[in-house]
Amino acid sequence: MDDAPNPDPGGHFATDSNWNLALTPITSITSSLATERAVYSGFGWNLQPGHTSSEPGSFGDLDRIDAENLGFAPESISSSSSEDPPDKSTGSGGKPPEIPSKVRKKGQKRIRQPRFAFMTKSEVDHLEDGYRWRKYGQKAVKIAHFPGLKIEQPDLYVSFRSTGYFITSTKRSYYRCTNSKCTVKKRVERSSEDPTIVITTYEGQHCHHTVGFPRGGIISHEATLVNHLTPQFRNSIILEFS
DNA sequence: CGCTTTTGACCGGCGC
DNA sequence: GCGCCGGTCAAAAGCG
Repeated sequence: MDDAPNPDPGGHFATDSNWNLALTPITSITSSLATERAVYSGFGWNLQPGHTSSEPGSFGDLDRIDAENLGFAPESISSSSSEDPPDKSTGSGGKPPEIPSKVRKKGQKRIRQPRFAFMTKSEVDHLEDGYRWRKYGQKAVKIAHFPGLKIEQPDLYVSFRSTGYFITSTKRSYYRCTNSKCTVKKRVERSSEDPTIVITTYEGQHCHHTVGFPRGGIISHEATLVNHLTPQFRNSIILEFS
């Protein structure tokens, strides 16, 4: 089908991003203060309120970082999904309008939280990070592949020959922190190019300590961070948003 | 029994 | 205006 975006031979992926992306192996994280900051703030450790979320536009673009640099199809992300008003009784969630308890705060602009992502080589999708998560959704997402990628499946190769790109799909899972006061979310999906790689994207900051690590809470330097991460995460690459 | 996961449907933004 | 798609909801099912 043609639900794929128009392929851009000019290297759309390479040039479209305004973002300074650093792919930093976590083991050498010491070389990047910015990455350090991003990671800390993402986890709610040693928080740096540098991002005030007052620029929804920029956060909207954050989403595109992992997408573009990981070879995903470009996503159009809404930076400020204004769930607006109100008067519609056809409540959100697509459920019967009879649920007053579910009064979602409409009319309030949803503000994108700072995000960062891990690329981790792992067999398990959901990596232990010391917090408890609850899955609230899952999506099958389509991914467009463009020239320069290895094509190992014959049928995909045929598709590639005729269109210049081909589509595969992957599964994306959505989790939120089980702490009722914590609004942190994370998104987990497999890399389309390398299924052994798990991409975990965090959004927001934890307002509480970890439950899995004995010494949760504020940490002061990157060595500690690495020690806090589970073995799986120590092989991670961090996508930094600056 | 309570918590978590699965799953289909819906909402709203965005591109065409 | 329409269709696509990301993100979310919530009922039902699963599990300890």
